[in-house]
Amino acid sequence: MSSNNLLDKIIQQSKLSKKETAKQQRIVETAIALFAERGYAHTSTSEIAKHSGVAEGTIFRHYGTKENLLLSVIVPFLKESMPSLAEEISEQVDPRGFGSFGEFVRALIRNRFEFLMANREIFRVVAKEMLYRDELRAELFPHVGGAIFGFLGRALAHFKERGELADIPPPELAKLMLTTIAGSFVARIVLAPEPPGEEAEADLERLARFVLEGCASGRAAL
Amino acid sequence: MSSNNLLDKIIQQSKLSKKETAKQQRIVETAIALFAERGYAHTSTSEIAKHSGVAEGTIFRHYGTKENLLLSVIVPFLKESMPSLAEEISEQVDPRGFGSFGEFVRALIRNRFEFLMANREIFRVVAKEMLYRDELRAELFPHVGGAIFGFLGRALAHFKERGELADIPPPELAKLMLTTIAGSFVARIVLAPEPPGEEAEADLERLARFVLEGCASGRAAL
Amino acid sequence: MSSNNLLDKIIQQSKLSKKETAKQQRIVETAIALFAERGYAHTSTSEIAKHSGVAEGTIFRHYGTKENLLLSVIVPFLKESMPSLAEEISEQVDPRGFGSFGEFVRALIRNRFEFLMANREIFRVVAKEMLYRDELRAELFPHVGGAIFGFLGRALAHFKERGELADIPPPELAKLMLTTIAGSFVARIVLAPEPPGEEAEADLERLARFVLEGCASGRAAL
Amino acid sequence: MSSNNLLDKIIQQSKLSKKETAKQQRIVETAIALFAERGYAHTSTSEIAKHSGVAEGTIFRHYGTKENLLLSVIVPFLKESMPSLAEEISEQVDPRGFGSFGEFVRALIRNRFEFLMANREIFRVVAKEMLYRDELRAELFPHVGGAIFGFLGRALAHFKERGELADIPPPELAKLMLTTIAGSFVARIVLAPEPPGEEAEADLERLARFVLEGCASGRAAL
DNA sequence: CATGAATGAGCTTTCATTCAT
DNA sequence: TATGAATGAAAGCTCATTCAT
Repeated sequence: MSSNNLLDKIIQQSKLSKKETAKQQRIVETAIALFAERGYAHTSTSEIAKHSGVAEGTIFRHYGTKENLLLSVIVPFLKESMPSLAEEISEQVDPRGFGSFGEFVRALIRNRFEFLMANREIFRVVAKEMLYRDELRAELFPHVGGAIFGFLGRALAHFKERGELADIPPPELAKLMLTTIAGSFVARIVLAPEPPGEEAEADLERLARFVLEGCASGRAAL
Repeated sequence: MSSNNLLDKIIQQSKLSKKETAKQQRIVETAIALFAERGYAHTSTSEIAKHSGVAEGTIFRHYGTKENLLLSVIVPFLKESMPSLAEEISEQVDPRGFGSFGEFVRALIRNRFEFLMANREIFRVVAKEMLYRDELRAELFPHVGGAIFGFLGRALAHFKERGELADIPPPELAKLMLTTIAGSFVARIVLAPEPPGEEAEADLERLARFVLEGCASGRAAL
Repeated sequence: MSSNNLLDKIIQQSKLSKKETAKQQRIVETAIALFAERGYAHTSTSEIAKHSGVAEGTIFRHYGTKENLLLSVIVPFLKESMPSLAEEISEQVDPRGFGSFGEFVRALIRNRFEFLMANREIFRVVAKEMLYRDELRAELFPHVGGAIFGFLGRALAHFKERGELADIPPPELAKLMLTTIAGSFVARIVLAPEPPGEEAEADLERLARFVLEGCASGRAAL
Repeated sequence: MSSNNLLDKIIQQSKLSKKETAKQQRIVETAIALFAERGYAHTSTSEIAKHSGVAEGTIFRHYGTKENLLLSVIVPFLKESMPSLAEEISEQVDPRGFGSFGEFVRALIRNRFEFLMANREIFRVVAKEMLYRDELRAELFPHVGGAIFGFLGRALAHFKERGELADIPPPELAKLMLTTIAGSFVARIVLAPEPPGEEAEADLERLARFVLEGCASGRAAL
């Protein structure tokens, strides 16, 4: 049904390797750390082997290819990052309808920020490789982006009916929201990796306010 | 005063190579095209040599290192992208004070978009490598970011005095503006490289409106 | 008496592994098929393991080395291919003296062709490896070749007494016969592996006639 | 016109590398010697590099692939071994029509034997790899074999008209001749590589006689 | 100045073999 | 006895860089 080669590989991949050896875990953890630090291209498999106290052959016994190891890092992250979103948000806000648009945006931002901070090393890897490797982007973007877009689109439609949003086509609004929020997260987590500071709270609130105003109805275009 | 190794190298670099021969131009142009297409790491110097009709040795005679060739691509772009900004914007808007905040933001967005579209291949290279190579980011960010930040900070202070802005510390507001605008540009030019479509106009206007609303005073935080 | 390392190993090998378990049989059968198809060097032990439904360790438990597994394929073939020859031929022809030389040659050719066709996969393996691996050839050739040569020499001496053969030293004649017959078989079974066609009969008859004429007395050297 | 991938590659290959460096010559010579001695699969590129006093990278700069190096060894040999045949034979025998069949066969055998002895190392490589590597055989066989077959077929037709040959279809006769002659050469040069002995003369004469009788008319099939 | 042959360190990957379970 | 995860040496190959011409 899907002609997506890479995604198929990824899914099979994550199905097959259900039982993770202790060594496999160490390999993946090390790979995440090194990929995040130096990037995929500048990390050699021999370094990964050395740092995880494993023979180089072991890596290839389990992952076959260096590329495949990268996917084994990225895929679970993406799998977890997408479908859980809608449910979690719904639970955290009003299950019957997200409450107000403000509540929704704040919950969305906070939820994703926490998720990305909890997985910030993988996020760094994904962000860098997504930008760098055209095939990865070309094949994963539609799926990941599509899911997020779909979720956000439905939510915006809901709030627009209530008259809380500016008169902008919801897809365009979704795009603006996403680039703003994602831009903020990338700037904070990938570009300027700082220890999880305390100002995060205030920053997130400012970001939320900025997004809300940008989406809000009730003011003519200036 | 500055212990910045890379920047010194860059500056020397651009001083030394004042007289660009025809061959050097071809080398740099080819490098830009190939780096943009496949990324720095996946482009070999022999490919650059072949595509520009030059012997491989010639590249190293002029640039010494592959890394240095990358800098010779990036540096003029950055040099041109920064200082010109303030002047151009000032000229395009009201030289005495940018006119209204709306005018300013619209001019800023349009001016930078045109600049980046005109140099979109280099922009792709810079964006990718900026994210990928930590040293590059660590060393260039303060300078480039600082300049932009300074300019934007002064402008925001100006408009805040006039009461056109929300009650947010200007640096924070600058950050939000920049991530939003940059996020949009990266999404459009780097992530989803399309032929310069006609909808650009409308998109830019929506982006401007979104930013303006986000910055605007006159509404309580929701 | 014999300083032949390899042959000793082979003999021990075939003595020790008298009792072949079902798994061992599957291993050897798979090895034959894969060696014949891709050659020894291009067949990995893990492939053999996978195709025979056995763990890789099991192969090494039984055969110790990949090389040894090859011998376990080759040796029984050679053991069966040699001593049986004289008896079978004798039985199939006139037990008292092979009948006429023509009968003898035809029986010889037919008997060996059937034997090789029945074991054609192993024959492919042996032919390829015999040519490819110098030690194998150097050590096995004298023994195998010697046996065949001895048998054929005796037969030729017998027919020469009867005056049926040209005036050529029997060893030289044996060599010519063997290279011609073996050349034909290798061409047909190894070089151009076709499904056992019906023209085999006619081909064999032509081969026999060619050999017979070449050996025949009664005509001056042209 | 020809869908033969490998042969195309080969031909381009030998055209491109017209100018052979001194180092290239040493590489090819070493490769021939080592391939002949141990076989292609058991010879590593690092060994070739070491033995020819060259860096390993140099091999790949010139030949790209180990496989390609093999072709660079085989191709000139095949190119020289085929087309020259007809002319040389014609010259060595009676230019108006090969003289008698006996003259023709003796000239053919002697000419090819000398050619193969002069190139005996390459012949060993070709023989081994031809047997071992199915793709090589599948792609080269039709072309090489076809040329030889064509030449021999025409010659046989010529002599058959004169009534010098047995009543066997010329293609079948050609096959028998070729397997017999080739079998002899392989046995002598590849299987039992001896220093060029003096008995060669007598052996060749016996081989010629054997072939002649096998082809001769004038005797009923026995 | 320009060339391009040569270099060699380093890369990813393969695979026969070992050994704790 | 059978397993299969782990090993590590060695393979083929890439590529930035050097240097004699």
